[in-house]
Amino acid sequence: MRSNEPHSSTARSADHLDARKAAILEAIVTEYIGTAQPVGSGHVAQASGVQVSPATIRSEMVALERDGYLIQPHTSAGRIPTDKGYRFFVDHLAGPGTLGREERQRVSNFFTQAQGGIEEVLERTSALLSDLTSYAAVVVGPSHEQSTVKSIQLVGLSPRRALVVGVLSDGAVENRSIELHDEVTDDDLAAASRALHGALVGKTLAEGASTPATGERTVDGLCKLGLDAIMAAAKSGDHEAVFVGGPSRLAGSFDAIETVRGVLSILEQQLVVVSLLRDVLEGGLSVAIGSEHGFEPLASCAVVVAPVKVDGQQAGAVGLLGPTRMNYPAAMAAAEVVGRQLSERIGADLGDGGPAQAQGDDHG
Amino acid sequence: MRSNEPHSSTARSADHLDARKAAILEAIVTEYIGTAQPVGSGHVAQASGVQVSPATIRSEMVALERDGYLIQPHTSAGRIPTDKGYRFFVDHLAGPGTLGREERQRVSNFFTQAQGGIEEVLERTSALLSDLTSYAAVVVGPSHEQSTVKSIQLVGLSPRRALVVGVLSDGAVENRSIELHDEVTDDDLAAASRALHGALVGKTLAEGASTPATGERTVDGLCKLGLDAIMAAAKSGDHEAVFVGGPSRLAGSFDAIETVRGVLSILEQQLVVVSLLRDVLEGGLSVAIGSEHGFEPLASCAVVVAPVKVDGQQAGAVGLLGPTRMNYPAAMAAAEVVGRQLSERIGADLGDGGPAQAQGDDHG
DNA sequence: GGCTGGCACTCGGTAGACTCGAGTGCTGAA
DNA sequence: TTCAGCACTCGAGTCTACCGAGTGCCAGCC
Repeated sequence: MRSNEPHSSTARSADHLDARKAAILEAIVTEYIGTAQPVGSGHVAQASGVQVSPATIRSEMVALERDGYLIQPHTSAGRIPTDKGYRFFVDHLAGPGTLGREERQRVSNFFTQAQGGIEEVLERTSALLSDLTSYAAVVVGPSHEQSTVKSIQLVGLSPRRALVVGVLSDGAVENRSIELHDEVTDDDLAAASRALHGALVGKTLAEGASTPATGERTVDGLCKLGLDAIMAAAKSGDHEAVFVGGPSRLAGSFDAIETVRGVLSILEQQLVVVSLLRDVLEGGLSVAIGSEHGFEPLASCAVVVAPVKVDGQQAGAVGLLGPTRMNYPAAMAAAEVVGRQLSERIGADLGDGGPAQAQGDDHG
Repeated sequence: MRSNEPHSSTARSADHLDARKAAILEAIVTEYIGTAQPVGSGHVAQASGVQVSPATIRSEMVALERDGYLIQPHTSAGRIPTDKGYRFFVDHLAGPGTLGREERQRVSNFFTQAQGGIEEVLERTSALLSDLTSYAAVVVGPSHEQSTVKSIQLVGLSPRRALVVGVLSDGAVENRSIELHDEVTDDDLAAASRALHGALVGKTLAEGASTPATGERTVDGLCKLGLDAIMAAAKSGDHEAVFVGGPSRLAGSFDAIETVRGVLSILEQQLVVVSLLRDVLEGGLSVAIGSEHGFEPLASCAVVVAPVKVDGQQAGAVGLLGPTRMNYPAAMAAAEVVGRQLSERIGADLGDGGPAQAQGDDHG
């Protein structure tokens, strides 16, 4: 993110601006985020701390435009930040950003009170994050690839139907119904459950297992069906739970209805969302602005992603999706806090004690 | 296919039109659904089977407007159907509506191939229905109120954490993690599982049960925790799984971005959606147009709902949400077919044989 | 050299005048 | 009862003028 080596003496270096230019850029970004209107030199003169005349600011703005931080929608309009302008703002100008007391309280309350299975918590978290920021939120749960099987069980629903229920070490519950060729007794199911349980517990779903052999034909058949079903469930692609919170916020974020439609339809494709977040995330709180994520349909969006970590391992992510003129400090603060607290929460669910415990509790 | 009884049999000659007026209304509704433009007498003369001049049609249109079936957005514009106009169209004019061969095939394929837990199937069904119709779709799963417990189990995730997993007779799996006061052994968990299992199997979650007493303190404590958790899960309101498919279609259905936003935010409130569908549904395929459902924020929407029935019992619903100028025949056909096939599918999952089996297989 | 006030200029947005055309309601005749 | 004819209405589009926010440039000042 940070530029290396300033280029000769020309004020051309890609990633350094003198204090005044920086202040002007900051003023423009801040005002534009607020008003969505091109910002003129007059406003900057008033708003920024810089004590110079609009004329001077104008000449600086020309330089900023030449260097790609600003653009002018048309002659005789004010300036708008470019993606590069936002990027500089995020990297060098935006303060850490803190949640207000009230918001922090809300997050804390949420996580102390939230109960239910992991999916439920993730879903509600996405709503919370969206509420906090007024942007659409995305929460991705842990991938089950690393998780081991804690329990597996066959439950008869009817004489010819059974449900395979697997519990994973990350607290997720996979289930899938299977059709039986013959009627089976509860005893058969119980026997098959025990056999599968023995064969799978402690292993990851990916590594799988060979069908246990009990010697009893019915039971072995059941085992095979159950194993196949649960393996299929694991492979079916959506082992990563994705929850989108507050999609309606998108309608407030963009004024072109076509944009809203496009972004919404992206959000419907969960796989795309997951890979987008994964790409953006770089270990810590990350931001992708405009076309930085290289994903054309979202060129007018910015994405803020914070990791969810359990035991030092990546275990999902929380993200925010807004217009490039989103309120980065607020969004980053919210994502960071919610991501951290969600990490703790999931960690606690798994009883690891959670690695985040040491890090203090609020404010990014 | 026919909607049951005109929704509001308001007084007046409210519900009868002579053949020519009906034909004119039909032509107007059909054209308006297609073009979203007010329809003038000239178009009607061309489109409808009626062989009269535009002038005559105009005088009929005046009558239709007086009776509340049409309105004129302004003098010297064509006519637009009112909610009442759509209602008459749906009740008396729209043919049954059939899915194209290709669509029917798609639905069949979908249901023969769909696998996975019930939630997964419901979710994908919502996407299917939305794809078929280009409207936003809503699928509501069975309420668990009637379902009995098939199995309940405690699975240890860590020394101080366990997961209560309950399987219901409708194939749903509820789970909730609980925090344990003391460390417990696997044996304790197994004992508690057996006790809970014995106490709850065959009962509905609503009627619940008293904590089983085993005499062992640790185990009894576990049972109480587990029971509380699963009861809480059952009560937590969202026992009805709601899946919204294709929300991005809404952006195509309305041109006012504010409308899109409003409708989306309604869809986010699952409870509201469930009660809306329940209200609209009257046993069979039902349609609510505009303000008929009495739900202000959706005044510009129409809702088509088809029941999902298992064993003659209501077990959810599938719905479509579009603008009042939606393509009712297509939407009704799609909802009806998908609802029926979903019924069969869920019925099969439960092994009841399914009541819908007898009804034939496609085309509403 | 850098800053600033002054100034001419640009251009989007708004408002009014005008035209065009789709569509209307009315009327008198078939 | 139907319908051709006709005058009328009014939204949408085009054109023009104007306003004002904002610009780029420049000469003068610190």
